[in-house]
Amino acid sequence: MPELPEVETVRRTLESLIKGKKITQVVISYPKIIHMDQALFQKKIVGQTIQDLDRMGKYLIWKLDQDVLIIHLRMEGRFYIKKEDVPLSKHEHVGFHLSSGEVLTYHDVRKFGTMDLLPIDNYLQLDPLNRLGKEPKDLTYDAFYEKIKKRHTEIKAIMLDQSVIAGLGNIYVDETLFQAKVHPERKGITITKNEAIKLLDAARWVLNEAIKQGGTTIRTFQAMDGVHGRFQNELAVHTKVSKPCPICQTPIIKIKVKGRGTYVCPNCQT
DNA sequence: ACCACCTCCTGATCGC
DNA sequence: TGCGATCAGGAGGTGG
Repeated sequence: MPELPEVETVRRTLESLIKGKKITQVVISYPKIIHMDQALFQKKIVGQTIQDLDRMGKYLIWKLDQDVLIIHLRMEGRFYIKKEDVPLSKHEHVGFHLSSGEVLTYHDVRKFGTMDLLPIDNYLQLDPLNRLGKEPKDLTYDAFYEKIKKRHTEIKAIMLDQSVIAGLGNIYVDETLFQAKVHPERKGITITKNEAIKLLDAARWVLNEAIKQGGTTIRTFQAMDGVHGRFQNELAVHTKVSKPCPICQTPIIKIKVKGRGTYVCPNCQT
């Protein structure tokens, strides 16, 4: 599932493919992806040029002339670039025709992805970005600790909460907790200041390493056709059930935390 | 404010 | 082998 490093990889890939091109037509086969009346969306976006590609947390942001297109890939969203106009396939739900003659298609088997077209003047004050917290690199230790120290829910659930800290999903939160040697079921209220510092440092390190590796290609995720990340080779715990912990060799176990599949070293993480 | 639970969606996997 | 049931999961919505 695309988390911050995967979305960053998509952003960089799209930057070289679509930046500076004008949207000449939009074809939509599954309108629920777009949080706006389909006809209005087409009317507003056609004619605008993709000036820049940005990202906040797991959100991909296309900066256009008057508006921004805010895209969340959720679990399986991905893009394909086509050299010519061909019909959308079963799992392609939106096709952006570009001034270059190419078509960028949005592909999403589970149809969970979202697109919001908002004014470039005030999109940060509007749903969905108005709720988004800071990324680990921008969050201070004090602010992070203040957000977790009184909470009675599991630290894993807190760190998946995008209003607390933006960018972590199920893979990187498991890796972060492992690096910080914190058990995912610890309640926020039990986390010490020192552990909060370790958690934030671990989140920064894990995300940076993953970005360097082009993200994690896992299950169904890939950035674009032919673009594969390599961070799956660096994972210490996620998907490693029964494999030896890289630190202590204890077999990694899989548990459920708040309904999420969770991988943990039962010896290192306390 | 906080928290548990439900929903969306479909391919893969499970159980009989 | 077949087929219905269950699972996976990010984040918004609901209700306590």
